[in-house]
Amino acid sequence: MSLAEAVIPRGCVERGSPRCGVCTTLLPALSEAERGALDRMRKHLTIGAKELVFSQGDAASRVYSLSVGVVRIHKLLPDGRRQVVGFALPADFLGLTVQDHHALTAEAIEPSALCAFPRGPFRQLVDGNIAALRRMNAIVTQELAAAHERMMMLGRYSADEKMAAFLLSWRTRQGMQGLRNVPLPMSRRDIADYLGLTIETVSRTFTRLEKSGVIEITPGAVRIADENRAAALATASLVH
Amino acid sequence: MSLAEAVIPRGCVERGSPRCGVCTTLLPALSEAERGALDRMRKHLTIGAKELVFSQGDAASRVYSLSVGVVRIHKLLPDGRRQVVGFALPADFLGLTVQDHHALTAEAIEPSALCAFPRGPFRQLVDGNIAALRRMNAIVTQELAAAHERMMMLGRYSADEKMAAFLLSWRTRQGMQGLRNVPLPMSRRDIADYLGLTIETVSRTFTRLEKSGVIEITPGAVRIADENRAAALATASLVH
DNA sequence: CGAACTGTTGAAGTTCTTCAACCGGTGTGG
DNA sequence: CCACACCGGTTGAAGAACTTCAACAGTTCG
Repeated sequence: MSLAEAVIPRGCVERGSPRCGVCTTLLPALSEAERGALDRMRKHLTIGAKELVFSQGDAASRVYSLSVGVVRIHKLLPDGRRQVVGFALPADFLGLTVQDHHALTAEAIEPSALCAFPRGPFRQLVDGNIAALRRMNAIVTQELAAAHERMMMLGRYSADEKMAAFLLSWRTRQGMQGLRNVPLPMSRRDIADYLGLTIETVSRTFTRLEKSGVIEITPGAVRIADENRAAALATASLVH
Repeated sequence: MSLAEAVIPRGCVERGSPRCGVCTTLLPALSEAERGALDRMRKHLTIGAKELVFSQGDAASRVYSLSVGVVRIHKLLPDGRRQVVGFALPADFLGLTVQDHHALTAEAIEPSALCAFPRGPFRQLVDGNIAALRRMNAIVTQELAAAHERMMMLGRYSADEKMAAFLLSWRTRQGMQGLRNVPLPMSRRDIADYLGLTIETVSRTFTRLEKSGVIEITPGAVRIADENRAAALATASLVH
């Protein structure tokens, strides 16, 4: 199945992929005229694994909406240390910022498809539509709450807890709550940089969790063998 | 000087404290009628150090705007582990959430003064005013970018780097960029829980930095003795 | 004055990292 | 075609950074 065939020819705004962020989030808020405007400014993009959407320091000239694939969002330090800030999934926005330059790098970890909107007109359209603005507000506010959760994870969780919390939250984010098998398209390095660990610690923790019967490791995925113990490790999810 | 005298009698909305978040952020966007409405729904609060504004799990019935003082925002785990998510300063909003319960606890570090707005009417007012909504959007988006910076700090910085970055960013946030003396109203525990360290490590790192001539420790404050070395430690600030 | 609290310091311990080797899969060029 | 390099992942051993446990000093406060 070709990626282009699956998604690109269909207009995201008119009839398109139901998972594009603009469709699910913004379209219901827009008038016919606005949809048309959005449609005309939209460009479809397909990129392969390891290709960049935008890079830390780039002029933030476009806003993106992921329709297919998984995109890693990360920050880099001059000495090469990396912090993965998140993994974008279909329906997520990328490149939203008030700065005129990106503070983050976005790189596809799978072949992906995106809609790209020129920043100025996009902002203008959203800024002019109060319903769209409210939706964007809710999205960013929720992302901020998730970021707070991540701070707890990075600052106070042990390696075991980080890994368990990552697995469960990643599964949830993909809408696979009940399912045992959790596909992991990202590399060990990506997971390590997401959790503030090294690849070796990620690998060791995986095998330790496997030996203790919590998970089963398969190439490209992990099976949650013991839901209860996995959930118990991911402490924070139990709080509220 | 009494706190009440300094702030409370003056209407925040009408002529009030220039540092209240509602004033600096929202008022310019509002009509006379809206200012009046905001004024009528507003309640002034003064609280002492260690008093709570709201608590993790509380119904999110109000939105706050800090006018005086410093408020610690943190998350708690059932076993007592804590992650400080940030320190609110005058002009900051507190309690903004899309959830109906707070996921964070807000506790005053100093005697503080706040404006409290009932959540429903406040949301309604902001949601109905496109200029206000745009401002809120920009604020939350910027906070999200700061959260990303914090993730890097928590996940990839050493203790030295964390401390240096904290000192410099805290100074900047207070608008004291040039000044050598950085007041630290928060406890060592607060700093530790902000940086994902223990109080002992915070203390040891402070004394190590002092012995190496980077800072001078005074009760309730730290003097930046060597700007260059302090900045060099706070690596990430140099990136972009 | 003593209790409680905050902050500092020392010594020992743990967790995670670093360095290094190795394994299997993939791709490439002689 | 096969040798070889390369890449992602795993594992072991040694080391470092940070934590834990413990003691103590200085303040504040009843």
